[in-house]
Amino acid sequence: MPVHEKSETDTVVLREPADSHGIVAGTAHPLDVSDDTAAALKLWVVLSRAQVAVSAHVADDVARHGLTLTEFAILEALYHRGAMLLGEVQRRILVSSGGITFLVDRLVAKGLVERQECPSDRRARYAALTAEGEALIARIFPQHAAMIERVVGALSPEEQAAAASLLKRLGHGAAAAEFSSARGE
Amino acid sequence: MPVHEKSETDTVVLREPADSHGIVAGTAHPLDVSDDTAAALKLWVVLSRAQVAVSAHVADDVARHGLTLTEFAILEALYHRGAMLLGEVQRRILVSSGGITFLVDRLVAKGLVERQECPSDRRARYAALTAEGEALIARIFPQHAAMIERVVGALSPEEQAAAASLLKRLGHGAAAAEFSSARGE
DNA sequence: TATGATATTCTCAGTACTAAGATATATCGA
DNA sequence: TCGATATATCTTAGTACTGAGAATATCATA
Repeated sequence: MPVHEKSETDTVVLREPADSHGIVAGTAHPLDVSDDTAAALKLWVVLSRAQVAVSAHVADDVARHGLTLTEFAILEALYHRGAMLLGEVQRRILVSSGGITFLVDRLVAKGLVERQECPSDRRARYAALTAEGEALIARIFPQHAAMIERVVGALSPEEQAAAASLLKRLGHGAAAAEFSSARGE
Repeated sequence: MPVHEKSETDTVVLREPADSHGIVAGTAHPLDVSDDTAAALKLWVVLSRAQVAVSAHVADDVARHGLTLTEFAILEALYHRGAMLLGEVQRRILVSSGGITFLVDRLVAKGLVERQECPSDRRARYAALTAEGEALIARIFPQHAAMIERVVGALSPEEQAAAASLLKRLGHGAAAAEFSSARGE
């Protein structure tokens, strides 16, 4: 692929197909931004749509076992890594501190997880799978993985690896970026 | 990059760095799946993390103007495409039918959007920007686009385009895939 | 014109969180 | 030792939705 010659002043007008309903109020304000800005906006849109489309399948799959996406994420993390402090689980699955308390409470009520004291820090608690929780995740994980493989199958494994590599850098970059609200923009 | 020679029976064991807390319950069940399955799982994880990281910035940005992410998405769609039927907006921003009613109600209450009758179908309503809504979105869109460009800046514009292309196919494939719960798996 | 199937929006109850603050514990410097 | 600050979890109130179903209108076909 030839290297794309950039120009700071290039602009592009993105248009979408006309309203098939026949009653078009008109494309009021066509997107009139630089190529680079258009690429960034496009990436944000397709990133969100892809995530929603895939997560709909994952949520549907785990719901068949009476679990939400985040509950399953906790069980999977504990299964593959062993017992973890609540704060570690929280950072790993990206929920608020109140959220992790609520979620672990729910998993405890279901008999899948238990809290354990931390000997070196009395503020902290471990979350650990119960025998029942471990049996459940061991039973459903293989078909769960197969489902994800099927759902992302529009890309070849090599393309999946390439996409993952780009997304990893994208995610790390975004996580490290300063928030607009902290920059007085 | 050389082409990766695949083998159906290859397996990989993914390990993460040991618990820095010093109290490791042990990596209970290392991920022991085929290369292809590992690639799919990895893609799902980094896709979710990247989406969360970017959307945190976008939500933070629009919150400074008193808007949620979905409210902003509606305003932006109406600004760039003109008035749309509620169902069109719903499909575009991917919320439930109850959600779009609720969201448009809220935007109407804020004075940014108004409902208009559809002359050819008396069941349907248009959502259209008010003058105030149009002024707001025209004012904040440029800096919003600049923020997104900054947040996804870990990838070059060419990489952004490559990622967008892969994600578009991924999203379409996932949206077209049959749900597990409909397949009796 | 009936009739059934479909489409569009809306209502309402419920769910899965988030945000801010409270409590208890730990750490560190003076 | 004491105070200040930081950390880990939990509590509570609120928010942004989803999902199921109702009400209404349209369309296709006999």
